[in-house]
Amino acid sequence: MEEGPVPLYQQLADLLRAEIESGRLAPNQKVPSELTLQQEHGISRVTVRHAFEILREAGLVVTVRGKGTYVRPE
Amino acid sequence: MEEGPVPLYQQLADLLRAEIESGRLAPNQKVPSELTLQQEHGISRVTVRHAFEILREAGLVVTVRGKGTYVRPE
DNA sequence: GCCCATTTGTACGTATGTATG
DNA sequence: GCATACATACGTACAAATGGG
Repeated sequence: MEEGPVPLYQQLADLLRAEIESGRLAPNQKVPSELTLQQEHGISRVTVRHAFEILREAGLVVTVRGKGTYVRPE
Repeated sequence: MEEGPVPLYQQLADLLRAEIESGRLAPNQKVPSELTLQQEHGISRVTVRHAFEILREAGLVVTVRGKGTYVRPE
């Protein structure tokens, strides 16, 4: 079996999930913005949004238009 | 090699630079607002801001929040 | 001090185009 | 052909600063 490289958006999603599950990002706390993550990681906004999409589908975060993305309340 | 179409934000940046270098937009003079340029050119605000960003990086204009964008003083 | 319009700043939603492997 | 990734470009909404009345 071949693993293959982990996509950037998956790496970021994994990283953020770890932050949430460890509690470094608490419930209702604001996740860094797409722009911030884009700049900090040197990746495109689309890639950041893809990571957010994964986290939303996993029920880990909630995104509010014009406001930001937040760790889902318990 | 293929050139490809010139992006809208680049076209607007080029146009404004020409205005500045020709003196039709004098130093310290206010550049039309983002909303004005958006409406006059039928483009989105994001595109106007992208053009301004290029001009700022080129040192041609200075932007002040709540005020506007001005041709840089000599 | 307080509203209000204007303007820039930030942020998210969506779509399409381009390039690479 | 498909997945990945970045670029371009449209839109919306809200925050923050400015200045006039």
